[in-house]
Amino acid sequence: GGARTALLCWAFARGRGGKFLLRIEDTDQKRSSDAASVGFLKDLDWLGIDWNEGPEWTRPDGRTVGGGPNGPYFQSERVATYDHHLGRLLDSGAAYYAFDTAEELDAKRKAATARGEAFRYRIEGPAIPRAEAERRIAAGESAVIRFRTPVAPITIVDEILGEATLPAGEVDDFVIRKADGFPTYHFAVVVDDELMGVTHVLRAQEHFNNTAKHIVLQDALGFRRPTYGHLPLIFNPDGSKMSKRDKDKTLRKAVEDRKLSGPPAGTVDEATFAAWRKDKNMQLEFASAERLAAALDVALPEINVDDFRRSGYLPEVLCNFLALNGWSPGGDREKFDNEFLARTFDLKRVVKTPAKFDRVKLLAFNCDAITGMPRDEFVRRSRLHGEACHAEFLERLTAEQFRLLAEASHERSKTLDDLYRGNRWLVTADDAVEFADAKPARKAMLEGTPSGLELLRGVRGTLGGLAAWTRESLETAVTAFAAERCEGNLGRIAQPLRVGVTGATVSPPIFDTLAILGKDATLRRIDRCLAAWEARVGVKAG
RNA sequence: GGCCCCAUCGUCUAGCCUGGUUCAGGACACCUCCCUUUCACGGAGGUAACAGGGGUUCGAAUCCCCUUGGGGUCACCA
Repeated sequence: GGARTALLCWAFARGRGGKFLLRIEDTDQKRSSDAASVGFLKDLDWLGIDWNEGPEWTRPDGRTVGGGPNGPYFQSERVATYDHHLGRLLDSGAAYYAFDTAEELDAKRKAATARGEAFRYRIEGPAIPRAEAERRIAAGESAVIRFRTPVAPITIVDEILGEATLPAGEVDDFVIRKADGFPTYHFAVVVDDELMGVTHVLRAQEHFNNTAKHIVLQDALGFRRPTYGHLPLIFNPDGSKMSKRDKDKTLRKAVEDRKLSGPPAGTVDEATFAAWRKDKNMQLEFASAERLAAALDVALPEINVDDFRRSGYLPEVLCNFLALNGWSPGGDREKFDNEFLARTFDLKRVVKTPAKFDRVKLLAFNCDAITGMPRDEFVRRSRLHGEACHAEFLERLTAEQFRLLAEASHERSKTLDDLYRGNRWLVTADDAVEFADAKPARKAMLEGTPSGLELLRGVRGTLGGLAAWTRESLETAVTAFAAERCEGNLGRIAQPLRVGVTGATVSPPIFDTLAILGKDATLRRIDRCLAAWEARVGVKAG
């Protein structure tokens, strides 16, 4: 969702010669971290989204983006500015100090709920005089600053949704500075938008009601009002909100399905596990979640941009698909790049309804893009992906082996990750290949006359005598063997060979598979396979 | 629950503003068949939607109202 918002903001600005401004809204000390900010910049960079103004960032290619005359672009570094404008509001009486404790507010909320009403904080009569309030704070009391919201209707003009008017009294005296001295989001945003010269704001629809707060603040501060556009939300296919919690949800379900009472060994410690099971809102750390998922053998849903990157999606495809959730260029066109999006995007064509994020369609788009790219580009990009995500896999292959593997995998890859996920057999030691007694393997080895097992024994001899070991020489030799032994039916011999070298029945085309593996490994594996299957079915050697 | 918003195939959407050219188009998924050395890919067909009810109009998916349904929001989070 955040990525789509950024993409559309970028496209909107670029399409009309504007500037895309990136601001880090880190006024919540509990939830903000440098790592998170850097991760966000990295994600945008990977997606191909750059910003004209904002945090400085040096891309992997050495180019630096960001900076600008209106910094700092981290709100946590702008507190003095906010305090200045807070002072203006305090001076004019448009804002006031409030000393309510969390318990008091909670009690009032409960009481309102009991009456079937929504709780709205609203001061009655004069506020505690500023001087007195500041004395109490100096003496150690905790206080927030609230905005004295005028009791009047508020009209929001939105370029996507149209116009909406909230009745008078709907917006309460909301907090604009927290007890820790940081402004709330609402206040910081309003000040920054003015100071940074923001003319257009595109954000998710969940902010729609917040815009009313921003409008009353702008009026009180004498600020200009940007043009707003509220983007439809993105949901999971089941209609639930897409959130980072979905990973924990998946894990919780797996833990329950397996009726686990404690954490699997080497994942998380007992105490963390127990606390996590008890508190449904608690999120496991990234590494812990990964370990637990591996131990439970479940796939974590892709949620963050980085998840999609690691799953082997192409950034240009992700952008394309993200834009399609909530916008379309009209007509039947679906495939486009970011440049097209920038040229064509406009608010009038943004839909008003929330979209369910369909990973299956995303995968189909990714597959189309991969199939459509030149072979060399696929080899290059899948290698890059491997360097980032599968270093240990690449280490076990020569450059030539990788090239053969990538070329053979191109047309059957839906993601850049498929070749790594689907070819573990290649990086398994020859004597560690397992010849499982699975149904498809059984069929390949035992059915027919002669049986797959017999054919494999026969072709092993042919292969053993081969001088050249290339796809072409293998094809010539095996085809001749098939013509002689099984009426030219290549399938009868291809499958036993697959089982022989990979242990199972799925791999790239068989001659590619053998060529990539190499002669020695192929023969060693076939011998082990023969031994394993003959022992299994009681065939006497020879 | 209050307030606000929304409503076309299972999903993303085109069409709606500027009613007739649409017994509603595309894509993904699904089904059938073909291709095929596995897995994929590919090819040819097919099923499938204007939430319901009232208006307005010669005529409504398109305009209006109601109902129903969905969503957002009601924090010292953003």
